[in-house]
Amino acid sequence: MQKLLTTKQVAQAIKVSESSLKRWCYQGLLTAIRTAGGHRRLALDDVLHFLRKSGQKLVRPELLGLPSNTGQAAVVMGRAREKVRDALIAGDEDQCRRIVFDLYLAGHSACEICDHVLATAFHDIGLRWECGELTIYRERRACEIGLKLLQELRMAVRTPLTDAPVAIGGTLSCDPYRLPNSMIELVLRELGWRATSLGTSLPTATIGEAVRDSRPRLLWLSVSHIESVPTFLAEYAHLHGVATGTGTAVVVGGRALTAEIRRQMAYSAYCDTLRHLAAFASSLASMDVERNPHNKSDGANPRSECRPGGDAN
Amino acid sequence: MQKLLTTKQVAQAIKVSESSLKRWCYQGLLTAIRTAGGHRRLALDDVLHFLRKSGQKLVRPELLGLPSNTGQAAVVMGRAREKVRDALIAGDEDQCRRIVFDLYLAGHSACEICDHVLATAFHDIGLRWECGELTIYRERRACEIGLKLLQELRMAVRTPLTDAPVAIGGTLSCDPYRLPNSMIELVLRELGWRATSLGTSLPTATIGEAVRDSRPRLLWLSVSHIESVPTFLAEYAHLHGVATGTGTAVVVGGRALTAEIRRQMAYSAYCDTLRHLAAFASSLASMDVERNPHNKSDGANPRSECRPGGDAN
DNA sequence: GTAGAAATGGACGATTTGAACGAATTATGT
DNA sequence: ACATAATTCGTTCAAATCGTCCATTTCTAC
Repeated sequence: MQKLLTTKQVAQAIKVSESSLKRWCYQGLLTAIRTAGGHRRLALDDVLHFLRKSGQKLVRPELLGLPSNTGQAAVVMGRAREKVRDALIAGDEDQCRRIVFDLYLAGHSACEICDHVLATAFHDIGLRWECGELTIYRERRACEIGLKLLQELRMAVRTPLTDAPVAIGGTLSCDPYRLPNSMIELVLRELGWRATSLGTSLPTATIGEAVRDSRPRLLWLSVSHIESVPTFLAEYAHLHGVATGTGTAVVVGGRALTAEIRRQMAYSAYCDTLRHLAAFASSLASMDVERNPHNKSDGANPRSECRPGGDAN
Repeated sequence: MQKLLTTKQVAQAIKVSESSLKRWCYQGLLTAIRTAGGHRRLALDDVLHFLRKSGQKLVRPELLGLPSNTGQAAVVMGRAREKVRDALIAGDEDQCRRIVFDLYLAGHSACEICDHVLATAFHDIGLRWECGELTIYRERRACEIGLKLLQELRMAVRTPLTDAPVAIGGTLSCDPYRLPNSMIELVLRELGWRATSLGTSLPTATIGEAVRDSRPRLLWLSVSHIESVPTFLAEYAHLHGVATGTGTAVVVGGRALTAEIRRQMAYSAYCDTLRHLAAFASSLASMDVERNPHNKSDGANPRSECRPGGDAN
């Protein structure tokens, strides 16, 4: 059973354009068979032989190597979710990275990717883990990979300006869940905030210190686990008092915050999804701009191709 | 993710002419692969490797997708340690990154950087934290930054080959210290291993499962904290049995492993520093090569500019 | 200081590449 | 089976890169 690949798959795997591949096929450098309708199909053997002959590097071997995965481009969110989930379980970091970055480069925001792909994938993984369908190390390894991906995405979004609003946050004591926390930091940075995660399992007192020290515009608390509800509520209330005292908006979220618990809390916003968080953060920032309208140069990338030293000629 | 660059991109990034780059490729100073049509493609890893060897300055790192501000000023190790420590305490992520990447591009290995700069910096931070000189959130924030830096370094070292030996590892239950673990993964990858961290606070049983599933050549255990010594010893003994049963070398290290505890443990190696770990891993790999001497093409530079296909006509 | 060697940067025509386009084919869901 | 979305086809064209040659700069040794 010879495995057949499309030009797109191979093009992505060796990082050249489809045009080049078509040309190489036409020139006979790479043998291709045709479907009845004239579409090219490349046999894996032929591709590998061609690569060896031409000395090219297989940039993403996972695209050609995985037997179970057809490797279609993942510009569609729906399929991406299951693919990422399965790759996470299998510990295939490269495959995960490929899908996620395909989505990002296809124009989806980090916020969307987190909400619709990563969060749901990890939700699935969590369920299977609870049912005992998944060995622990697979779940842990998946988390490690997820954190790496979030970190790489964080490097991909543009670095915030020095006059951008500041946000800090983390998780409270006995809550070691890092993934939601990293997602929040990523999404806020994508929106242009200078977001800094303080980490996980933080005593509430030290968060208060951080708020007093750095006077952020926004404080987020990701709450995935609560040890003792009364203690949590008491400590949270104190922290909330500190924050409002310094003009800091407090955003909370996380699956541990049931409606019952939320009823006893005061906050600036509660967010179910990262999209909600993004919306709130945006409105907060725009309010501030209206109140204090100085430079709001978005300046995404206006013609960064200028020759560096003007006087070099 | 094996990033490929064109000669123009690299030329602009290090501010030399394309002609020079082409010449360096021809001379074998810089490894380049070719497209089927003969255009050069440079792997980011190789470019960084070349920069370190040749002492070139990276003028515009953002063109290579690297964090900006890197490669500007070479710093001496001695001062770097205190600078990094202070920047970590201040939460100045960019400053930390600049120093660390400067060191890396100046030719220092990730292993050295971890041992002499990061580890000592965090040692200092730990001491101050225990004395109460440091608020908790600063210590936590420093850890977050450290993890991010290690992750970025991990992306900068050359990607391991698919036939490289496999290493896995992590920390055991009740040991949440991620930094040493990430350092180990980084150093092993720098040595060419396919190292994968399974995460922290892992039950010993699931590590055993992972060993059985992926049959690594090396298993590392970073032990920064032990809850109950007898439990630890019992569980470790079992895990060590599993590992030796599958031909897996076990490397242990960490400040919680006192001489007294070590006396009651069996292991392939105990490492005080990452340099020790690197030395052991290297000897392990070279032993395997001797025993099974197939392709060991280091291929440093002997005329790697060969035109690809000999028999393509 | 000067001559020679070595390295650099720029310029040239020829070739390769990647992106675009409408039309046709394939995949997917009901 | 059919409708619709997604992919691939063949083609064209501007931009990028190739190899090569040469003028200029930098280095080295006398």
